[in-house]
Order: sequence, then structure tokens, then C-alpha cells
Amino acid sequence: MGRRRPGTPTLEEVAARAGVGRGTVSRVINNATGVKESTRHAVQRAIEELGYVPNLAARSLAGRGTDAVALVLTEPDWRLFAEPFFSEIVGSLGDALADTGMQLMLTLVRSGAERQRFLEYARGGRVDGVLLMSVHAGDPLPDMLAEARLPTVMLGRRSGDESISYVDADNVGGARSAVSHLLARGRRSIATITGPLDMYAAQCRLRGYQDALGLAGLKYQQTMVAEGDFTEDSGRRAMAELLQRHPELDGVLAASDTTAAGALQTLRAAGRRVPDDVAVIGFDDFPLAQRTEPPLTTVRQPLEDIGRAMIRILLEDMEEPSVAWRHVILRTELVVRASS
Amino acid sequence: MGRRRPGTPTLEEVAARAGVGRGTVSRVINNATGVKESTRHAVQRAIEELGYVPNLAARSLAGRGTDAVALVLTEPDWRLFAEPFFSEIVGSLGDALADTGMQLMLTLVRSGAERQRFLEYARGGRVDGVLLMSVHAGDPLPDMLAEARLPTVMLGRRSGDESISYVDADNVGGARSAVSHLLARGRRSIATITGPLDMYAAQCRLRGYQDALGLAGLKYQQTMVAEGDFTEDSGRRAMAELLQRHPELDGVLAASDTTAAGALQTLRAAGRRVPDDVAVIGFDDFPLAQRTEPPLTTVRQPLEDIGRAMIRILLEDMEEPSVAWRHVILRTELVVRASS
DNA sequence: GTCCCGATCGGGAGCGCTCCCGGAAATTCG
DNA sequence: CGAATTTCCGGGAGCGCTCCCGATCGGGAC
Repeated sequence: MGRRRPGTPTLEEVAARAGVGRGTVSRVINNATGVKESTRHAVQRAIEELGYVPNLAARSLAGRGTDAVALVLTEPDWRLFAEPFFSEIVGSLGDALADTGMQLMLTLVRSGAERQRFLEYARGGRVDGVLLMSVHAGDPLPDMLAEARLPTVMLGRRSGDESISYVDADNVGGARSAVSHLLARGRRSIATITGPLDMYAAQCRLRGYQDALGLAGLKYQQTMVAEGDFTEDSGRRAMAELLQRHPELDGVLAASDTTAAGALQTLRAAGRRVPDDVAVIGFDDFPLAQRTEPPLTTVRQPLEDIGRAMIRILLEDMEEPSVAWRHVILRTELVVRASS
Repeated sequence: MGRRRPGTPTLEEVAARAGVGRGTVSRVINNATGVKESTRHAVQRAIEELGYVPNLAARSLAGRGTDAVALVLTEPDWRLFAEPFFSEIVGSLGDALADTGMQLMLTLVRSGAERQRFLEYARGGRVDGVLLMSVHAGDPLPDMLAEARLPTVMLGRRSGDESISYVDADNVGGARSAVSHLLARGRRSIATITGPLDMYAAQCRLRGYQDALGLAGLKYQQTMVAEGDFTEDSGRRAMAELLQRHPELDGVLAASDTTAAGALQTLRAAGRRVPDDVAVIGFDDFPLAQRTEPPLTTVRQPLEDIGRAMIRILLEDMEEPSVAWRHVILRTELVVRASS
């Protein structure tokens, strides 16, 4: 069919022009060994003159994979896509992928139809591997990909025992250390604003909060917990709610920096001083944590390392498919600033 | 080579199982006409049983295009990627593409190397068309794509006479009407916070500001202009600067809603009441404009329409490549809220 | 019963590339 | 200088699909 874009020369035409065989040109563009230097130059000149670009469809049909991986964002509410978390992780993955020659393709999956379409795309061999982020509890996509034998790595997990490779931060430990820090500074009435509780990471952070209280012999109160969704807005609302239920509270752990920023605003509006009256701790340590008023004490997630680990695992799995799942949990670290 | 994922049946195997020929199976999966209903069912059952998924590389090699378009974000500072503008436009494009069966692939181009890699990817035929956003003044990518004969549509433009298809909002008119509105309400000392001036959209909004002042017979003062970069942070800084230079100012036009939000914070911190002392107008009309304190008067950009127009133009150009560039400028609209 | 005409269907050709076998050319060695 | 290696190189086979030409099959008209 004539849909081929006009003026796109083929490898064969390059070969003809350079006066060599197809195989030689192929060897040159894949810079394989075993080509005489002079021949290589002749071919390169022909490529130059013709403006030749290899047809990637043909290349992957012939068996060489696609040199592309997909980063899938499963999130029906795509506005969350504007959260710093995503741009940070995208940047980190991009860096980690930079010197592998792989192309990172970001895809939004907002509905069942879009999931289906992506699945066809991936199973159709358009990408060699898949990175999944912001996966919610009941999401079937990871399993579908696994069943299709596509190398897949998740950022975070859906539950405690996950049958797929993932990289995650130590959310429980991070939250626990944050709350312990508050307790050590004499706070006794500590609330928490969680993330969406259908996400395991949010559950873990809540569990860390509970653990720390338990360890200190304090009782856990349901009313000290307000659910948010990682956004600033939800932080504002949840903080207002908590303040109303527990005017006496003197410490808050928010499930993300953005949520914490929202909480700070509400506290200021309510006339509470931070950290004098109420200490606030965030989670993530994004750049914004340094610019809040006051700067935010927060639990640092090593996003750079997370990105690198995801890429490493994915590449390994692409290299030689294994039946074993790999799980990597990265340590978090409390960064103390002025808000606590 | 053995890189083919194991257990991926081919069309031929489906044909064998269904007891029909290759052509028939092809007709079924492309739901073409001319297949008897009973045959179609037999084939579909075979597809089902084998878990067959067409190999997309083979399909596009055989001439059928790729059913994918790339959305390229050219932005060395990828943190800007977290601006609501991007998530809004991505959502809008995704919606516009939803019922075409096309896959949207987002790509970040942060460096020359990444641009080169993307170019190879696109010229290699991995996508049928390209959407470009946040293109800066000297960016060569659009021309390179045009030269490669790839259907391409830009969001915004690099200059007044652009040799590529684009969709843009009426930035000059929008800014002009905003300033005129301020003048009509008796403001006389009006400043502006611009976007990055290497972007044409930012220049246009500045021009609209100048135009409106000129129309009202007011003189344009360089010192009433502070350059930002569309972010909230730059809004805070620029506002502080303007306030220092011109304590008497009573109106501000910001080049984006986020910038305006930042400006509002600085004004509040400086003890200025909005709109009593200083009126503020934003640009974009993102959801956040309704949640600022006070809600923001702003110039609405019809992002939904912009996305739809971009897709329409792209699809038309993919359908039958034309030599003509299409330019679409969409009307903006002043949305008056409490900040002016 | 015969002929003709759609409606269906089978399968050859070919998309542009990589892999790899076997031959040609260049070297080295005895 | 001829034989044994190496080093290079050409081109056949094949990846899985779509397109399309021509064959086959059913009926209806005569």
C-alpha cells in the first residue's frame, strides 16, 4: 500500500548507492564489527546523502525489540498528574534511562477503554517493557501485563504480597520515624492526614503513624485521622476538619508535602503558629518543602534511587526474562526543618 | 532471532486453527466486510482460544500506519511539567483522541540528545503524527519534523509568521481585554507580570497589555513590567519587585493563573487588599482560579477547543498530506470574579 | 439443467530489516 | 610461493501482516 511516507529511502537503496550489500549497511548502522574502515565510510556517506533513517517497524519485526519502554499512569483523575510527584518521578526515570538509548513513552490510562487500548499496544509489541505508577488497589493492569509476559515494574505496590516486581519506599518506617520525632519533642496530641486509602502507600504511612503511637504507649484514635488524596486542597480541608474535632492537637503528619502545605495554610488561617502551637511534618521532600512557610520537616523519599532501581530491574528482566519477582524497598530519611 | 516473546500466536496459526486462510483472519480482525457471519465467529473463537494479539510492527510494516501520535513536551526544565497547564492540555488532547482509536504517547525532550533520539523515533515511523507543546523561540524541532514530512501541529507558535500548523489562543486580545476591564473600573496604575519572554505567547500577552494602555492614551512604562515564567513562585517574586518599584500600583495582569496566585500571596503579605487596593487578573482560567482568595478574574483559554482543533488538524494532515499550513486562533474570554 | 453474477475466500507478493551461511579477498605462515 | 587462516562481505531466508488477484461457491434467472 502506498501509505509509506514519500522520500524515505530504504536500506537497500543505501546499499546500492554505496555499492555494497544489504548486510554491510546493516552492520554499519548497528555499528557491528567486521566492516573495513573504508567501506564503513562509504556507507556512512551514502546514508548521509540519502538522509536515510532505519524503519523501526521493520527492525522490530526482524526481531530486535523496540528500544522503547512505556510509563503508564493509571489515574482516572488525571488532574493529579499535575502533582509534583509525577514530574519528579518522570524526571528521575528519564535520567536513569538517558544513557541506555531507550525511549520513554508516557501514557495516561484513565478509563477501561484506555486500559484496553494500551494493552493492545503493549501486547502488540510496541514497547519492550512497562513501568507502572500510581497503581490503585484493585487495578488488574499489572496482572494482565504479567500474563502477557511483558517485563513490568511497578512503583509502589497494591498490597503486601505482590506478584510482580516493584520498587517502593519504606513508607511504614518513614511515617514511624516522623511521628517518633514529634513524640521525642514532647508532642502528645498528634493527628495525621492520610493519602487515598485505596493506595497501599497511604495505608503504610498510616500504619507507621499507628506503630509509633503504639510504641510510645499512646492510644490510637480514629478521630485523629483524616483522609486526603495527596493534594494541597485535601490538606486544607482535612486540617480544618481535624482542628475542629481536636482543637488541642499539637502535631500533624501529612502523607505528602503538598498535603502538608495545604495544612499549613489552614493552620495559619486558624491563627495557630507552626511549630510553636502545632508541629507539621510532610512526606516526600519535594523542592516545595523548602519553600513553605516555615520550611517543612519531611520524610525524604529517594526518588532518584527509586527511578534508577526501577530501570535496572526492568532492563534486567528485558535482558533475560525470569520467573522471579524482584522487590526493592528503599530507605526513607527524616529531614528536619523549621516546621517541627 | 529468538527475541520474540514466547507464546505469541501469529495470524497464520489462528487461520490454521479456524480452518480458514490468512486473508480471512485479517479481514476479521480489521472488521472488514465480505466475511460470512459463521466464518467470522469461527475465527473469533480461534482468536479467543489462542489469545491472539496482532503484531503491530508487522502491521505497520505492511503499510497501515501506527495509530499512535506523540505529544512532545520540549522543556529543559521539566519541573514545569507539573504546571496545571500541562495536565489540562494532556487531558484535553486525550479526550479529543479518545474515540479515534489512536494512542497518545507523551515524550519529554529535555536536551539535544533527547531531541535527536525522539527524531529518530518519529522518523523511524513509530508514530503517525506529532503534537508539540511549549515550544520556545529558537527550537529547531518543528522544522526538523516538517522536513521529515511528519504531520505536525504545534500548540502556540514560535513567532508571528510560523511555517507549520498551529493552534493558538488570541493572547493579544485576551490581555487587552483584561487591561481594558481594569481601566474601565478606574484603575490607572497597572503593572504586568509576564511569562518567559522567549515564548511568543508571553510576548503577545505583553503586547495586549501595551495595546490597551495605548488605546486609553496611557503611557507604557518599562518599570511596570516584571518577567516571570508562568510559575507561582515567579509570581511571588515579581509581585514583590513591582510593589517595591511602584507602591502606588492599583492593578496587575499576570500571564497565568498560577503566577497570579503567587502575586495574590505577596499582596496579602504586604497588607494590600484585593481587589480594594489592587485588582488582579490572571490568564488561563484553570480550576485553581476559582479557589484562590479571592477568586480570580481571569482570561479564559478554551483548552478543550484547542485540544480538539489540534487533533482535527493533525488527523486531516495524516489523512492527506497537504502543503498548506493551517493556523487556528481561538477566541479568549474574560471571566470576571472577585479579584478585580 | 445451464449460465451468470455476487458474495466469500485462499494465498502469493511484498513491506524493510536482521541474522547468518558460505564465498571472496586479504593476510599470515611454513 | 602455495596453503591455511582471518577478515570482509553478499544475499537468501524469514519476521507477521495487509493487499489484492483470482478461484470457488451458491443461487436465481432463463
